[in-house]
Amino acid sequence: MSSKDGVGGGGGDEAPPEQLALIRESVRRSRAPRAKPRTWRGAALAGELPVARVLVDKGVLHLDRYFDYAVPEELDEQAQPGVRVRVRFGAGRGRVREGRREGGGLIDGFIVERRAESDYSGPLAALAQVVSPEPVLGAELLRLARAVADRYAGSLADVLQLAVPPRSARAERRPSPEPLPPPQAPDAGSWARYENGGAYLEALASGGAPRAVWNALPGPLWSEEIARAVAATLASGRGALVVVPDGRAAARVDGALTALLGEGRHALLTADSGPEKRYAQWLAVRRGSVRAVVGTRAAMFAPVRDLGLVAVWDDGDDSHSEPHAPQPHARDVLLLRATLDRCAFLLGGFGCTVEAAQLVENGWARPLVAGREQVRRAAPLVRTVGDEDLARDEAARAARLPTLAWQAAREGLRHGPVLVQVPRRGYTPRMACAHCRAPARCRHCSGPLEGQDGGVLRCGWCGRDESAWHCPECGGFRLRAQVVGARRTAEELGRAFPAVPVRTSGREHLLDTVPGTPALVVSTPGAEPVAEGGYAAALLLDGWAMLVRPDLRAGEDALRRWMAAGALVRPQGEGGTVVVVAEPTLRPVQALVRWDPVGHAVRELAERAELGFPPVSRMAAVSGPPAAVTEFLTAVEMPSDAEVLGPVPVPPAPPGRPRRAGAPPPGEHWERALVRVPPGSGAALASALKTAQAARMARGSGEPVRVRIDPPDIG
DNA sequence: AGCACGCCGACT
DNA sequence: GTCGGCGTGCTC
Repeated sequence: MSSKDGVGGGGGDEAPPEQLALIRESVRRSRAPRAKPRTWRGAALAGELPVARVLVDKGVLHLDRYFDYAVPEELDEQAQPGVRVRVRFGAGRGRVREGRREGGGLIDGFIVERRAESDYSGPLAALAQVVSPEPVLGAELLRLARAVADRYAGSLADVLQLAVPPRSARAERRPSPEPLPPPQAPDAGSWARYENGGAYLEALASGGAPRAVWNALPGPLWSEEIARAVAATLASGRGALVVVPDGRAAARVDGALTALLGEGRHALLTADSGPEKRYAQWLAVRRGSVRAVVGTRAAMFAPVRDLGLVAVWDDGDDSHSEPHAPQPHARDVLLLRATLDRCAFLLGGFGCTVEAAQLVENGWARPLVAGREQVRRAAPLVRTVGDEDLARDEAARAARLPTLAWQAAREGLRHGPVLVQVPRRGYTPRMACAHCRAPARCRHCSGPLEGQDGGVLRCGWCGRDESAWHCPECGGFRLRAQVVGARRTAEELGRAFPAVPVRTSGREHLLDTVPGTPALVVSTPGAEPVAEGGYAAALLLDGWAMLVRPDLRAGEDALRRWMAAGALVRPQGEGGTVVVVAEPTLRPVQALVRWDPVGHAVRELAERAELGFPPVSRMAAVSGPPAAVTEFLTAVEMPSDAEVLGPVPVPPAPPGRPRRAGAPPPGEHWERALVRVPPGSGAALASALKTAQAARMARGSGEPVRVRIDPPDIG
C-alpha cells in the first residue's frame, strides 16, 4: 500500500470493487427475506446472475457450506463457476468506517455457482477479486470432493486442498498442447493369459464400464497390461486414470504407456516434479489436452475429462492412504469416482486385499484372474523353512542363514541375481522372547524393548530400563534380537559369497533395476529392484517377524510383500525359487506356497465378517484427551446400530519419528475409542461424527478430538 | 478461529 | 448515565 491510499480513504474510481458503500441501517431494519444485491450503493452489479455462490477455503467443519457474494459488473465475465476468487470473510456484521464496510480479511475460495438470487437474508459483500479466469473446480470434481468429504466426515475445503493444486500463474499462461485423436484399440496382448482378459479390454474399447478386481500374474507384464487397459479406454473416446503407490511404479506404467501410445497422450502426475510443472500437467488434463493420467495418490483427484476408467495398482500399499485430512484412501476415492461417473474400475495387484475380495464378494466388481495353469506357468517355486527345520539346522544357528536358503542362494547365483528380502528395522518390535517369539514389551507402556550396549533393556517409547524381563506369554526369560538389518545381512552374505557382488536397496538408497548377472541384492520390502530377466531366486528372511505385528493386516501385508518380491523371480519352469523363512502352517505362508492371494483374502474376509471387523463393518476412531473423548462420544447422535469400543489409552508415539495424527503430543495422555457400525450404516456414522465435530469446533469448547474414518492400524 | 454484540455490575 | 467485563454466536 502506498501512503497516498491511506489518507482520506476516498479511493474514488480506483477503489477495489469490494469497498463499495453499504447502507447498513436500512438493511438491518428491513431484514428482507431475499437479499437483493442492490443493497450496495453505487455498486454496478452483473446484469445476469449477480450472485456468486462461493466455497470459502477454510477447512473448519462449521464453515463447510457455501456463502453468497455479489458479483460486480467488472468481474461479471471472469467470475464463472469453478474459478478461484478472493473474498472478504470476517466476523459479525463488519465494522463500518468512513462509510465503507470492512469485513474480515481476504481469503481464498472457489465459485461453485452463479445464481439470480441469494437465499441469504442479509446484505451481500462483493467478490473482492477473481484470482484467475481458469475454471479449476468443475462440476464433476466438486461432486467428487463432496462425496469424499461426506464419506470421511471431513470438510469440503480440506478435500479441495488435496484435489486442486496451488496456482502457478506462469503455468496457466502456457497454452496446453492440442489434444491428439483417440488411438486405435490395442490387441489383448498378455491379457490373453487371463480368463476374461480379452473381454475386459473389449468392453473398455467399446465404451463399457466393467468393474474388475484383477489378480496379476507374477512377472513384469503388469505395467504393460495397465497400459493396454488405458489405451482401450482412450480408443473409446474416453479418458483414463491410473493411481500407483510410488514413483517407481508410476515410471513403469509411464514407460509402458509411452511404448504403446507414444508421447503426448498421457500425463505423469507425481510428487517428483516441481509445483509449476505439476500444475501445468494438471491443467493440461483439466483442459482436455491430455486424456490419460498415471500418478501417485494425489492423482486420484485428477480432473480427467469424460472419465472412462479408473485403475489402482497394489491397493494394500499404505502410501495409497493420504496423510492429510480427511485422510482418504485412493482405492475408495476411485471407487466413488467409478460410481459417480459410471466408469470402468480396475483394482490390480500381485496380492489381494480384503477390501478387494469384498468388492467381488458383494458383487460390485468381478474377478479378473488367470487359470491355475497360467499361475503355475508364471510363478516361482516356493519353499518354506519353519521352526522345526531351524531347530534341526545347526548351520542356521551359527550363520543365521538356514541351510535351505543357503543352498537356494548358491544354486541361484549360478544363473543370475538373487534377491534377499529383509524386514525393515523398526518395522517390527526389536526384541522377542527367544522361546515363543512374542515381542518383548515394556511393562509400563507396552513400548518395544531394545537392547542396550551394556546388556540392559530399555523401552523405546518411555525410556524406562528393564532389568528383570520375563515373557508374559510363556514365562521364558531369554531374549533374542528379532530382526537383523539389511546392512548386517549384506555384510554376512558378502563374507559367505566372497566372489559375488552384494548390492543393497532400501529407503535411503533405492535401486531401480539390477543387471541379470549373478549378484546378491539385499532389499527391504517395497524397495526391491527389478532384475533384468528376473531373479534366479529370492530369500525372504525373518518372515515370522512380519507376522507378529499386533495388526489386523499383519498376515495380509506380509503375504503382499512376499508376493511382490516373488513376482520379480523367474517362473518355476526357468528355475525360479523362493525360500521363505516362516512357519509353513501359517495361513499367509500357505497362500504364498500355493500362490493363491485371492483364496487368502476370501478366508480373511469371512473371518472379519464373523468378528465384526472392517471392512465388513465400518469403523471410526475418536482420539484425544480422555475427558474430551468421553464428552464427544456422549454428544454424538450415533446411528442406533453403532457400537462404541473402548476408549483405551493410546501409546505415546515412538520418539524420533514424526508424530502421526491420532497419537498424543509428547507428555500428554490420550485415549482412543473405536465406533463400529454394520455394513450400510457407514454414511450415517460419518455424518453423525461430522455434525458433532462441527458443533464442537463452533463452540470452541474443550480440547480437540481427532476423528478418523477407516483407521488403518486397529490392533 | 477471530471478532462484534449485548447484558450485567461499578464507576464519573 | 456509560464504561467495559466476558459469554454467545456469526461469518455471505
